[in-house]
Amino acid sequence: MPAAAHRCDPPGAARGVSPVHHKSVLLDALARVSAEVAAVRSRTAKTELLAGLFRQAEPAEAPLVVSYLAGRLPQRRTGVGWRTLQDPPAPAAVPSLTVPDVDAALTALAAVGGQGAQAERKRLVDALLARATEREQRFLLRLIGGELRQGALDALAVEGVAAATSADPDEVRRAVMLGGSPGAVARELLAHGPAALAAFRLRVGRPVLPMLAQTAKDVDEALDRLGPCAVEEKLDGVRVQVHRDGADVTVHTRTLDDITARLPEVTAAAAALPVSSVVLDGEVIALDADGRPHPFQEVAGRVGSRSGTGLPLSPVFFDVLAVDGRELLGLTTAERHAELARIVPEPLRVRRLAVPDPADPAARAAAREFAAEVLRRGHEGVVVKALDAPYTAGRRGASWLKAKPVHTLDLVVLAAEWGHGRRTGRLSNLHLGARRPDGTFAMLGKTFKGLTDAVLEWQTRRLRELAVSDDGWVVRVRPELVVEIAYDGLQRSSRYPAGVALRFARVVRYREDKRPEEADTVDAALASAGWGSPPPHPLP
DNA sequence: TTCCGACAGTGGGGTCGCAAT
DNA sequence: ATTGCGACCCCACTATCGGAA
Repeated sequence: MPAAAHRCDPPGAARGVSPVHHKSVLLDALARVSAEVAAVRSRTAKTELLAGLFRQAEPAEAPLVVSYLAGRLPQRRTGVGWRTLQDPPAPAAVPSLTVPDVDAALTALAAVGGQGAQAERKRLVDALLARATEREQRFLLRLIGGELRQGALDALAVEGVAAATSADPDEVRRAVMLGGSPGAVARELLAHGPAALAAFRLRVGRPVLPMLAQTAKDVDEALDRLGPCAVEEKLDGVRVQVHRDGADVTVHTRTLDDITARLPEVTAAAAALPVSSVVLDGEVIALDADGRPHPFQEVAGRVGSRSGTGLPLSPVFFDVLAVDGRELLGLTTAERHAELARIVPEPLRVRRLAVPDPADPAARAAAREFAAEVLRRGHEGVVVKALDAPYTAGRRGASWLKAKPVHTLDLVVLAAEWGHGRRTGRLSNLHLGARRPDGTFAMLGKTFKGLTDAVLEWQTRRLRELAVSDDGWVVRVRPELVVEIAYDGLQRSSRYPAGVALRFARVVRYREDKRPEEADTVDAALASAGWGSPPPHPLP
């Protein structure tokens, strides 16, 4: 057994004293460590603080400790959010709660349903909070509310586990990506030392964190960054990972939620493939009779519905991670695609153009034309993938680059909201309006993205000069500032007056050279995003 | 010494299920 | 029936740390 394993033994074990009662980790210890982690800026220091607590945990409790310090609850839904957490009870004077106590309370909370559920949840969560000291309450409120804000989440928790057990951080990270939860890896590491990592490999039926793409400005930039590559269509739907082992099929989302029961079309498609076992990566979308994609909103609505019926969905696959007992993660993109093409019929695969020599002008032109055709067919854009790259589960690697068209509009700031966290005291979230013919403005959405600290500072000062009201949350201003906004498209909206809202709006720059009368109109916004008048999809 | 990969934070719109009103 | 909350689908961008170059 490696020397590191001794660190996991309870005090006294090394002297031959048998630990009759091991003591559970106290919530107080977690709350203290969390506050210390939040108080230091260095990631090495945060990691060391986390590791210090993991060393004290019993293997059986490690999953809870790691989960809490990564800001996640093992019970994914508790039914308790920020609203229910308002007006907490008076704190306890003395710490008494253990980590298993908290877990038991949250499990009870998650089980509440039916008539009177909201009052019962409030009663249960207040009962838990009443047993917590002030420091523990601060921790629990942020943990349950989903906003730990200690500058460390999953990644640093995993680093901490590695440090606590003297394991190679890269191998621990790999085990977490392939083996599921950080908690399970932490438990095995604490119990058996680094040798336990070898057992965490891809297993059909257990989802792995999907590989993600970075962003490129356009196809040309992607080709320049990648070299030999393939250009694939990017479909605007819901990411799915499909596992089939014999007759058993499961379907998981990007965050590894099990949605098998909602997607019978996908399980049927997987069951029909000529394999005994397989793990596929893909997207579900919905196509109309002409083969054009339905808007994302409709796909998300169908996927979110528990019934498993409604708008028919089509799975489209772009990668294969395992087939018939062989793990393929280490193979190159080109090799994995060859396997995919062998086992998945063409209509169930994304369209793709291989570009082995992006330096060749003809090949570049073909790649650009492929991307243009994808857009003409109504899809979102392209993902460009390096041909020689392995599948790096859970990473947003530089070997996959997505490129989507970006629209811009010059809009008028109608109001701004006070920021939170590091933006406290700054006006952050902008309300954006497009001009109407009568000189009034129609709000098309909000954004807080794209702002540097300097711009944040400037806009706070400038908007306060223009303020006409401030209710402590929203500051309304005279509509005089023009700001250039980038966005990915428009979506139907029942919230905003024009019946549409901006998707993924972000600030490009302020246009102090423009007066509000020169801002873009609602009609210009509809036209620029390809929404004729009337809009292509009926409004609610 | 500078550069760059990885992370965390800061929130956006929409939709569903469920419970309360 | 309508409304509000919680959860989760899609997501962009900046600041920062610390190892790579």
